[in-house]
Amino acid sequence: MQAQIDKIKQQLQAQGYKLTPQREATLRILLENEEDHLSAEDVFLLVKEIAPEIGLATVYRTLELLTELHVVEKLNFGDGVARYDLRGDSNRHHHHHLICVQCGDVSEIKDDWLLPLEERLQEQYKFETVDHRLDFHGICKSCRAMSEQTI
Amino acid sequence: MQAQIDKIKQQLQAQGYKLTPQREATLRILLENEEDHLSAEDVFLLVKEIAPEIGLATVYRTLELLTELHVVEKLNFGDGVARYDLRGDSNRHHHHHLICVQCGDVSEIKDDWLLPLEERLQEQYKFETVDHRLDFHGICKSCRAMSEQTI
DNA sequence: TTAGGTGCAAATCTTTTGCAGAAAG
DNA sequence: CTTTCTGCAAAAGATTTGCACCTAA
Repeated sequence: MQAQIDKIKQQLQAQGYKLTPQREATLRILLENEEDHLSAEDVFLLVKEIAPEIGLATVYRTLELLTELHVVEKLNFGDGVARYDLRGDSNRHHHHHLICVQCGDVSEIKDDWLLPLEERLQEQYKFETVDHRLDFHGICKSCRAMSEQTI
Repeated sequence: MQAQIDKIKQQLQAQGYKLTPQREATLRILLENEEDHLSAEDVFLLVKEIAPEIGLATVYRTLELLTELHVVEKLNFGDGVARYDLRGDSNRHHHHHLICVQCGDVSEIKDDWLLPLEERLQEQYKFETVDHRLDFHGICKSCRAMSEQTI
């Protein structure tokens, strides 16, 4: 994990930003919870455990900065809060989301299925894709299993 | 357009809701601006022109109701406001969005490319998709043309 | 040393809600 | 009539900002 932090530190410094203890603590929390989709408030509460003096505004500012640097991705699943996802190392493309409408779980799939579609977009619409986002809403495996039991 | 309003009126009444003048005015605005992705505020300002006494809260309540009825779809492009899109007649599946990162334009494509992917999801992940959402971010045709001129 | 960062509180912005009066079916 | 709606104003949340004081490099 230290390697990843050092790398981000370099990215920060390359743009004239500093790696403060608050920013480092926030990064640690994000790295430790890579699989979750934390809101700013979530991050704040977790960071508070390791750096109690931090303020919510600082968390917002840090997350905004990390979004600019493409270290995290800001997502919105429509529930009124922004969520933040660590972006994988060098992948220009995101994972996609499977959002369960029953239990609310958000899981990820990493396949990159959309390249052929992007090529088609380029040809048919002259649209030059730099990024995409794909979410599926439905019933996840375990909710499906549960509802089959009750039949 | 009247046909569409009548149809929605029936949907409303089937659930015990009333078609008030405010709701009808809101529907007209949505139908007249089918191609745009209006925020609640946008809708409010437009409805005010034809029904000046309407309140913003009523617009929010109407949009919420129409979302429940699947007449509109509530979308979030990450700019802090929800936007509302009229849903096509009977299509379970949405159009997808091409969002230009340069001019901010949002246009739509109607192809339904994702059915094969949904089948794969069902097989590989046992995830039963009921809906999906796909947005591409990139440079649109006209911004592309413009930047080529300056070279 | 100094540009950038922080915490706090206040401000802003979107959306929701309580309520008393209005109106559709 | 009765149940649902409406407008208003207040409330609720999420996020941003101003400011005086810090601190990483």
